[in-house]
Amino acid sequence: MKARLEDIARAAGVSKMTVSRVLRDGSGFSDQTRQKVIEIAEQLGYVPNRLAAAFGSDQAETLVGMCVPRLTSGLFGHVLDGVDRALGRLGFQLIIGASDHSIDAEEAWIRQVVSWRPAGLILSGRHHTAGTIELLRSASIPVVEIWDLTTSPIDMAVGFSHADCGTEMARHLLARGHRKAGYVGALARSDVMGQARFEGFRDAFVRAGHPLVDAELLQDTPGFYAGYYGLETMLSRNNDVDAVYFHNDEMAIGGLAFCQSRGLSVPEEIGIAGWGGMEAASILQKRLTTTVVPTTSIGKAAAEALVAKLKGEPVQTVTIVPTRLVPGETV
Amino acid sequence: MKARLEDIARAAGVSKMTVSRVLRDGSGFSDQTRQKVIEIAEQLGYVPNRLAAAFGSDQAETLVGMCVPRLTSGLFGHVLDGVDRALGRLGFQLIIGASDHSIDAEEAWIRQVVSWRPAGLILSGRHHTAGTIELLRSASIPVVEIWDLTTSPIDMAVGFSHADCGTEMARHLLARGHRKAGYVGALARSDVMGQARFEGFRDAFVRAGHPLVDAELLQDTPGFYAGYYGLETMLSRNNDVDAVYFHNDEMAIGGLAFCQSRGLSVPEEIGIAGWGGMEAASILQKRLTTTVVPTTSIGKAAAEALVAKLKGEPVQTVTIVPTRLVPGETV
DNA sequence: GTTAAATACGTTACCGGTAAATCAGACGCA
DNA sequence: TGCGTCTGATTTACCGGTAACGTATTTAAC
Repeated sequence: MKARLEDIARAAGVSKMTVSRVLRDGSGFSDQTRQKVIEIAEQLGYVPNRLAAAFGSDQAETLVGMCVPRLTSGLFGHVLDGVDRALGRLGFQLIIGASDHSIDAEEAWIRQVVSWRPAGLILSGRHHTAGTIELLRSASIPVVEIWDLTTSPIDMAVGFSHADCGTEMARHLLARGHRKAGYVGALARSDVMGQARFEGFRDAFVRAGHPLVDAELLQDTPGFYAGYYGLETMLSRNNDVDAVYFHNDEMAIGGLAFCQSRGLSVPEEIGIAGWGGMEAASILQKRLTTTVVPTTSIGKAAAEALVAKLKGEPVQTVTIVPTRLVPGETV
Repeated sequence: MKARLEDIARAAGVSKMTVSRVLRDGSGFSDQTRQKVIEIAEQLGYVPNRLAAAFGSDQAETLVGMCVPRLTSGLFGHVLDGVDRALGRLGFQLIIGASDHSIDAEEAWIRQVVSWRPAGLILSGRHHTAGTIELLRSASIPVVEIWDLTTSPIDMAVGFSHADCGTEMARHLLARGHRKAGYVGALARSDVMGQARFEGFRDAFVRAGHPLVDAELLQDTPGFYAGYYGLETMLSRNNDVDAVYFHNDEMAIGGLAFCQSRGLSVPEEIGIAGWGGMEAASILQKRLTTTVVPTTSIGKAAAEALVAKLKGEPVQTVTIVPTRLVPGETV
């Protein structure tokens, strides 16, 4: 990692500016010079120093930061994948961080990342601290907020409405004859997006004249166990429930496992609905009724919006990526 | 994002070097100066420029690169999480990339990332291109190879032996009376670590005098569907198999779903074994026999090894993180 | 054959921090 | 009083690129 432009320049008998030009775009030098420079660069094992380039010119910035609530969520893995594929192709590097559903942690992370002068940021959710918003506005960094839709984004947004997901599922349960619904969630109140689904669901039942019979908001991470025990807790308290909407598919599958272990027939005795559309949901003996979220598309769309903005192309400020309620055999 | 050290310096009536010192460590200035500088920095909304810092001094480098085979793998999500938690605490930023199980793609990614002069790299697997190895050796960047163990790492390694996982599971199946084993894998030959498990499994059966009856290596991604259809394909070809080892738990669960749909009793008619230890495996009506991999620990250990090396502390070159075969009710 | 424009370069200055060396004044002490 | 030491600062040089501009030389145009 010793070789610098100047070393190549000296060896090639040209100036370092010429080397710089050859190694980047391509104009202002002869073919002969080009070949010589490239040959020597290769020979010397030249590794460009983007730190210097980005620092010196403000142009060559190719870092993009992305903050997700949890790295362990299967859904976000797909979003990340979508972003990475779209950005990687264009030579961007992806810096990631996890907020643990805390907007304060998100702000702390953003402050760190902004000091690297990223070309853009992708954030999850539409709730941010005042400090975050002020920082991003004043720094005028392109920002895409994904996952939860907002009509007044900091800059751009790609997502869907979590509240609508809850409402839609409530209507589906109602249409299928369920009247005594419950909700089992996790991460308590810290996951505002899960909370939005819950509220959309709850309010729709209220409007239909059938307020929720019960709701169980656990502190745990929203996994299979939480779904299993969450349903157990609710049913031990309240035997009246005839359908349960879960925080996500993992939890719903945990709930299904509980029903199976207790010999509860689904959906006759109790209906089960999830959210997220994980692959496992569709391969169960009884396909899970759930809302499929186009994770990869969201990541891709977010990355593309960011890149378009960077190129100065016109960009749609808010992109709605529709979710799809997929009826299974559990409701 | 206008304020620079010099702006603060001017406003505080000191030199920018004094401001730099105040804002970092803390020595060589009076309490009075410190308070004034900090106050003005805050007031001006100063955002440090790490690009300049890292470029100018080589010391302030806080980027760490991490390359995983697939971002969509649940297991790697946990590894990433372990790394991120350990590094984030210490002020490091994590740059991620996905190799899609291709060492050439890995090399391309590394070349990009190295130009940002990262403090260290975390790579997955022990196979790398000659170019990668040469580049990393000559640049003398701290590197941790995770996931698959190697006794001669580029620099450091944290992991376990995939071949041993396969061997151990083979012994378990043999001990439980299975003699006609098959293997259903995915990603064909490109996932060398899955391949290693397969070979460890296969060879152990051969050594026991019971060569595998069949093996099905799909091209697909190793998910539920692939497991379902992989097993279907194998059984339609070969009805003789009495136990199947799968590429991972997702596929094994897919295989279980297939058995259920065909009324095959598990483990009486056919034994099913997975690998990875995903949470779902332990909540199935029949707990899946699988190998639990300490994903988060591996991430944490890798990050800690890297940081120790950066601090100049003595580091264990190879850290073995043991996996655990957890017998379920499917074998 | 003179001038204009294009080509192929070289020079200079600068990006915003940090390391290292230097310096002024206060203090302790012989 | 004079000298070394400590504290709290300043000064200078530099990291490795790139933008902007300057300068020969060649080619095209009239």
